[in-house]
Amino acid sequence: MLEQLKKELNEQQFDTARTLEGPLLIIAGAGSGKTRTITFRMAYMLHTGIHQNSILALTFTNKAAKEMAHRVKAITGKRLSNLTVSTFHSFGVKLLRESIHHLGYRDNFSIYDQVDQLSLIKEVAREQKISPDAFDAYVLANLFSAIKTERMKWEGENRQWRDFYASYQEHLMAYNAVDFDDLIMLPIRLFEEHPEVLKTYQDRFRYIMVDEFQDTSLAQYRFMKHLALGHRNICVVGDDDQSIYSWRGANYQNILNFETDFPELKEIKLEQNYRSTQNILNAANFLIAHNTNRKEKALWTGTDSGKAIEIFYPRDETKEGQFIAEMIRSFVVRDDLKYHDIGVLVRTNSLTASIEEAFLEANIPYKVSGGTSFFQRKEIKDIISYLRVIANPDDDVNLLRIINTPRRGVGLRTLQTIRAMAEERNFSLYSAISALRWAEDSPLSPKIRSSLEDFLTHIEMYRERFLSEKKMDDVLRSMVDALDFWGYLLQEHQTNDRVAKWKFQNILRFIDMFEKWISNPDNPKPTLYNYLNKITLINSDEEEGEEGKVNLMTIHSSKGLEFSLVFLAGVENQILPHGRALEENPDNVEEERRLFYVAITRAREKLFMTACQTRRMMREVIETGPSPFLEEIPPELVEFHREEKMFDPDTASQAFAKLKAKLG
DNA sequence: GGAAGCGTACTTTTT
DNA sequence: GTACGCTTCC
Repeated sequence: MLEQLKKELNEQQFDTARTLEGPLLIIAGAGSGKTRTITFRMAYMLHTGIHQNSILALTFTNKAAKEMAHRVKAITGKRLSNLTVSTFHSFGVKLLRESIHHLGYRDNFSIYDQVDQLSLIKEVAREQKISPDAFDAYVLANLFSAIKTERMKWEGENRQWRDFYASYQEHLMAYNAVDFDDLIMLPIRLFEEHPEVLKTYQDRFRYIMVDEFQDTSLAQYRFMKHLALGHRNICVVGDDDQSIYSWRGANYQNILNFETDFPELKEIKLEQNYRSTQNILNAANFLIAHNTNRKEKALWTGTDSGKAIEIFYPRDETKEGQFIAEMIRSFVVRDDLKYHDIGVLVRTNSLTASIEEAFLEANIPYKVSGGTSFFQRKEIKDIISYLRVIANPDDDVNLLRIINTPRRGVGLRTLQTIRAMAEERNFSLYSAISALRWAEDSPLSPKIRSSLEDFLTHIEMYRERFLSEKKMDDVLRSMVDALDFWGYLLQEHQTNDRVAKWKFQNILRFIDMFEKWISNPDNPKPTLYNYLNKITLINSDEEEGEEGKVNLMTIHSSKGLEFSLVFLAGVENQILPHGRALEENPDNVEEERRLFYVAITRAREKLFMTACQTRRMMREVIETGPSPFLEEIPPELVEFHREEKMFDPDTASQAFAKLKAKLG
């Protein structure tokens, strides 16, 4: 095995892969074969007889976790179903599923995503009689997150929300629910309050690896450190130039913390880039050199200079999409490039729309990652809410979602009655409804009572069935049938039954995915709870067999990936750097520059950038200029294609139309 | 009292 | 395009 490693890896990589004991800090530049190296390292661990059970690899995104697990399996040729490669959050769920009872929750807890969290905040406000105009749920959610993860303290203006936060937290507990931050913070609490529990996990995970270390938050670092202090076999891999999640609490100062906490560490730098041509690498290097706060690195490559980076200035986002589609067509036809080797990157999710349109028009197969996921679609979320209430009846947020979906005559008034009852007796809504069912002098009309009765019977019956029957997908099918979801969708979309059809198709697809998950032999415990936990943390529905498609995604989700040909669209002022980010704090310009850096370094051979002259955003057409970052790239590396057609008839007539519209 | 229909605002990036 | 709040309709 060592010979194989030596052959496959360069000296620093080899050193990394065979150093298994003690703390290890790997500073790895973009494209330096970081993932490859640590997958080989894992394979080597297994080879030396370390049990897969003892290895824990933590990544940042589900995509990266999946990719890494896949590669280790490919190298070793083993199934490795007990190897833990997961995101921090999924790992948190795993721990909590085993040990949350120490903290006073029950193990059928619900996980609230951002939408659920916002509903909860609104619900709490309603209860506390705070007017909806007096607060911004979105801002509060961010504040609560910062408080919970200890990025912020209660001080100044914030203090007025302190009680609100306490109430939010009590509600979560009462509903037996946790939010995303709890998935990190509760395990920490568990470790700190129950050293004996910590000990069992330290004994189990004797070799820990953290990828994309620069993106860990202080909380995640604490989480990881607790586990690592037992044996100190911890390897972290990071690149401060690729830190792009500070808005979420990521703190590359963690690299310094690591040096203090594990002073005996060994540090290895991977500086040879195997990915990009010299031209692309130079552009990236010149760009990132404008950042002041960074570890000096000199990325170099053995390959030749390659083709120039080309920049185009399409008139608007429609033209931009068409341009990219045309270029892709010609690369595929002329150079026999595969669709899946092409990446189209954008700063924000909303920029994908116009590009998608062009792809559809040009018949280019593509997949979008990021954005609203399949599981966030309304019709899917509704079904999931049923499953959640079945799994955890105290989950008020999900109960509220489905109590009148499909419509069963429960409106605002009825809900108020139920809420009052629940509050008075300190019940969950579900218990309150159960109680009202038998109440002698019910304040509810017989009609409503009977429909609530049906609802409860429905939930109870399906809970029985989900717990006892093996073929849970059939149970789900029968449930969707019993609810007459199809009838409901038809009724909701009377004017447009194609929408109803489409939504119902999605539900059927969801059931198929559920079935696939249940029958997957790699999945030792296919319970309803496990399924619900899993899908909450996943934001893509990517299946296998997605080969042969162009990858359209945000820069954030492109991290860790690479493509022969990359298009970076919307390289415009206010988009990259993003106006909102700078508004928040002008210092964010460095992180925006890192984003640009990440985008550039995804490309292996050829990079195109486009900057529109005007762009339709929300409702209006905005004049956008090219991104100021473009001036930081030495012009000799770039071919600019300025638009010379000042009197292009299309442009002129459009400008005229715009003027006319403006004048009314 | 509940449902349907209409108008208005979208919040950067992800777990 | 869609989610939410407000008004009007049944």
